[in-house]
Amino acid sequence: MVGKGPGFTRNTCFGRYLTLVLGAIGFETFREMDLSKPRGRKSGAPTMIDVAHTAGVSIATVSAFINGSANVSAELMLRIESAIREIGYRRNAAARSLKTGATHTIGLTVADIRNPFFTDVVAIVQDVLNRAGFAVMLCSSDEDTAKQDEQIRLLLERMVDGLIIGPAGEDEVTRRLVRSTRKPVVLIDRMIAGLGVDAVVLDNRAAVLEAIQYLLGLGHRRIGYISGAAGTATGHDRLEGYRAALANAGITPDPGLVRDGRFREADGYRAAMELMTLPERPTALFSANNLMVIGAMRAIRDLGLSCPGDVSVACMDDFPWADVFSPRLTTVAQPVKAIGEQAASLLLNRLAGNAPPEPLVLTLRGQLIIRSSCAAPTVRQSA
Amino acid sequence: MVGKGPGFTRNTCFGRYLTLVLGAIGFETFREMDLSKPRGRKSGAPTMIDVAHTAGVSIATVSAFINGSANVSAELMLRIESAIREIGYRRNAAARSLKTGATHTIGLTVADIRNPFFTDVVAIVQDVLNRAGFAVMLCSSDEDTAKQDEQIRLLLERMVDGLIIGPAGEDEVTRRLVRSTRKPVVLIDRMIAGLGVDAVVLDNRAAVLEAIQYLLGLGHRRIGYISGAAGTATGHDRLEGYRAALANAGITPDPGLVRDGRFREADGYRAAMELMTLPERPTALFSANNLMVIGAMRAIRDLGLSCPGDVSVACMDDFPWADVFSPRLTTVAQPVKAIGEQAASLLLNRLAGNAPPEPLVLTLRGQLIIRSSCAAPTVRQSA
DNA sequence: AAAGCTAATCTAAACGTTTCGGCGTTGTCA
DNA sequence: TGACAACGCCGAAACGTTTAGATTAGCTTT
Repeated sequence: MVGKGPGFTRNTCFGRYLTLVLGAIGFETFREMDLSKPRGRKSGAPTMIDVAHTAGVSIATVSAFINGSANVSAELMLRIESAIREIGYRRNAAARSLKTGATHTIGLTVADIRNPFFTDVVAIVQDVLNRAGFAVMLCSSDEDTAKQDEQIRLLLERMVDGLIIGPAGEDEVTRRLVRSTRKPVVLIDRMIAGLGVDAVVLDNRAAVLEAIQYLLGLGHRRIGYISGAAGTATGHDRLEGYRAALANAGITPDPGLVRDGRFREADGYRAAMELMTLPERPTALFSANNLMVIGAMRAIRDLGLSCPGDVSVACMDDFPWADVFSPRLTTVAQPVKAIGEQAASLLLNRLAGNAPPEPLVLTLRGQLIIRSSCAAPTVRQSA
Repeated sequence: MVGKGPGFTRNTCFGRYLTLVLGAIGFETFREMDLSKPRGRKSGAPTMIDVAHTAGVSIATVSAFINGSANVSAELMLRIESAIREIGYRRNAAARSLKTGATHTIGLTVADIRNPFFTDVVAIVQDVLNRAGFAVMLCSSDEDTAKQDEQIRLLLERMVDGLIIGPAGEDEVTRRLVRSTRKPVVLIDRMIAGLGVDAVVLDNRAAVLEAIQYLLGLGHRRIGYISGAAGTATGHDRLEGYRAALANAGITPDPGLVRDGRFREADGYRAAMELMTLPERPTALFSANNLMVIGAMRAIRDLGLSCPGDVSVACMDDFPWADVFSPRLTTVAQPVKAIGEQAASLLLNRLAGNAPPEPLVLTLRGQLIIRSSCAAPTVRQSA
């Protein structure tokens, strides 16, 4: 007899069966069980029952084989495997989830899927999670809190095992939704206080502070700020960084130099338009994210202004093309890879149960990347 | 008596119940049923059974109310609704799917989630599908066919009701996977022949042909071409367009001017590097997608060349920032909105059963957007 | 007043898995 | 040689819904 021992390392991931090559095995016993069950119950997909019938074993054995949860003899493994192949069986995840209570699916909502920052994070989260055997359900709330809440509801109803949320914002519904679920939740990018869940965020205040200090160092005194959605921690913290930098330099912040761009390109355009048509316009512009800076650049172009000649520009969030087109934008890069990986493993750890009871909040540092979109302010002739 | 009539339009979407205000209704009958079932079966979430007990009705009635599938009296509606609210019930989608055979979830795989083109399509597909009550499971195959196949398997096992695939490529596994499922499938961006499924694609040949003609019109004769993955229909058709344009102009294509950039930035960089260091270098470069053009621009910059001064550049796929940074790229824009909407409704139609038996293939037109990254070739002094 | 209809509610049988307990067979050890 | 454990396999009971069919009760119709 061959290989009766326990030396079979089998991938627990269903779909890749060990292909046993055991030499001659009696195929005469194959298929001699009653196949009376007509295989046409509901015109549906083949089930484990069909596999069991075809292979002439019990359902329990098929299940044991597929999950590697118990020892199955080499002969039966072979029979079951070819039965599966023959009838094209695929496991029904709904039934499995119903029984086990786990879906091996995690929900992911981000504020805006079109934002390269989120796209990068999504790609990484998806990769890590896929590798761990989880599927990802993605939703983009398009910076709309109501939509976001609806999506969280949708995901929770779909019985996701966990949730990663890059919130558009927070309202009472969001908070209740998150608090009422027992599923692990990880917040990314934007903190929501008092939820008692894990989070991985940027030190937004420090990031913007450093960027504004750089601008101040170049000699700018009137720095326009295009802020992010006011209702978010991220928007708030970044604005704080801006104010703190000015305060450190002994400059009283001019409230007129701050406009809300709601993290979106169109609103960023509007904000920049307003700022750059001020009687005494700013010599530099800082955008609290990458989408708004596109709007800002468009506004600058539409006004016939040049960057950095007429106005210096910098922003939060780097993008792949920032250093190949001009002006080569000065940005604060977020550690997207780390954010995605940390968020995924935080969740995976909670799921595995090896995480401390108290919530973990990871605060990462941004990195100022100086390119050529900022210069010393030019002296204005008038006013 | 109030409102006994059938005038109640109820949203079939679970989660938003009609809040009935019917005046005084006897609450004395409320909760008088036996609540002996201890509500602690498995420490799990509350079930329909719990709701039924709390409201003092049968499970069938709860189900009827939630799904709006049968008439339920106003009084019971009220009782059930507050029971749901009270115990925080949320429907178990796994059980529901097991019974109905539908998950109201669709799977979406794209070749590269970091590509703004796919991002846009994803955003739109997701929006349309969410609106129709479907969740979206997203996977990015990162231009890796094996990964893509694994993901399709994952999605199919998760019992998605349908699949939208933006293929990284095609191999035998892909074809077998798609052919073996009975779920509706819609292909986007890249066609796979002989699958008999719906698809929405661009007229890639025509799109590139037009762009190359534009370049030829400017006087270019040596046009470098950075091609997409050779194994894809899209890559093939675009290259065809390039060749056809040259042929039409009576130019024999120089095979040395075509390099594979595999639709990725890094490979695009390499391809452009090779092309621009040729003894007799091209006066224009066309990139078969948007990611590779970033690599190409980086190569041009690294070589100390200028665009469009030393070399004209154009590419497939537009992006939001293409007209605010310089050089303002000349691109062929794809109708992303239409692609996403058509793909989603094709799928929705199949699911609803009102689609013709034969597969539908929608071919959309691209639009050449002329900006400032192309100019007439400058005469080279040497050779 | 009997019969028939409709509306409202309930009972119970699936759906396709997982998993616990049980039961022969072998093999081991005293 | 008998007791006992280990192994390999199976039967059957969940998991939480949906839904067809049964059962009322209240009306209308003849």
